Amino acid sequence: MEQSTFGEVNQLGGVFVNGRPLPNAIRLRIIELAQMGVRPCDISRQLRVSHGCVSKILARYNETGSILPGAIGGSKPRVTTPNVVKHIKIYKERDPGIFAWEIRDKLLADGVCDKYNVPSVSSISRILRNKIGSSSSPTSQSPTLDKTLIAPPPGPLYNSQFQVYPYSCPPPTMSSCPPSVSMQSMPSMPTNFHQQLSHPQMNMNNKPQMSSCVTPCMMRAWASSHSVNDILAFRAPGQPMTQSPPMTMQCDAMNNHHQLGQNYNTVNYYGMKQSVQPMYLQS
DNA sequence: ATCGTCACGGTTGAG
DNA sequence: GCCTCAACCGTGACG
Repeated sequence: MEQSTFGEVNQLGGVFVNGRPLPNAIRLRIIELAQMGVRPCDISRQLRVSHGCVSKILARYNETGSILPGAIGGSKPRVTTPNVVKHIKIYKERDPGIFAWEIRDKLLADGVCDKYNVPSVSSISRILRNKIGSSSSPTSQSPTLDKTLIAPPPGPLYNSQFQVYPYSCPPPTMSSCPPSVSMQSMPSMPTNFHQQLSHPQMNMNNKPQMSSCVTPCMMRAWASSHSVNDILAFRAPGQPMTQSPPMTMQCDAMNNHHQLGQNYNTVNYYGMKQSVQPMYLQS
């Protein structure tokens, strides 16, 4: 408990909290140093972060442009919302012999779902079996009619689970994003992000909608708007700044706001007193 | 000496 | 309020 609160010390003498991401300040510093041409092994020693971690963070940055850790915890957003179930039910009633993959196509065609949140064929089959099939009398279920349960796999469509939650995928169009999603609002990002991330679940009783600018992809591979350059300049244009705050202050702000409902929002990431500075500040 | 990878023990949060 | 589960984390070791 105490150990976890105050962190552990790794082989290099750096402090870390097992299971928790490094502070954004250190993550940012890793990227900075790498961009300055410092070798990963030197970054590892300088920041007292394991080289595996440095390697991982750099690799992620190269791949996604994001320095932020992925979304920890939680469940995948539900795709089988009441609205989707309702539509499946309608399709099934209209055509009792409809295949699950046909239902899937119709959900897409009718705009009930998009390619990111359309249920898989197996999910549709399960819905038909559990939620719709159970509502009718057991004897009324004719195996010959219920071809949804015996439909052959329609090829690539069966990959839908991976289409829904790819680790990396083409970035969503940001054109329709409200400015609140931009880095200019980084200090308040968690609120916005959690609203964005929970959007599908929060609208379960309404038409399921995935934000046009925050897709499931972004839940895994964070938006590229968290790039170093953006973070370095996340101050709103025109916002008066008497003196540019030190990088670490900006990052502390990000740390303190990074994830909602966590215990280190008033003290720093490790629950250390604010006087305790990250390693790299000492040298 | 360096770096990519992975098992491990841990945390987190939606359902 | 507790539990489960699947996501994530950084470390440390290996090759």
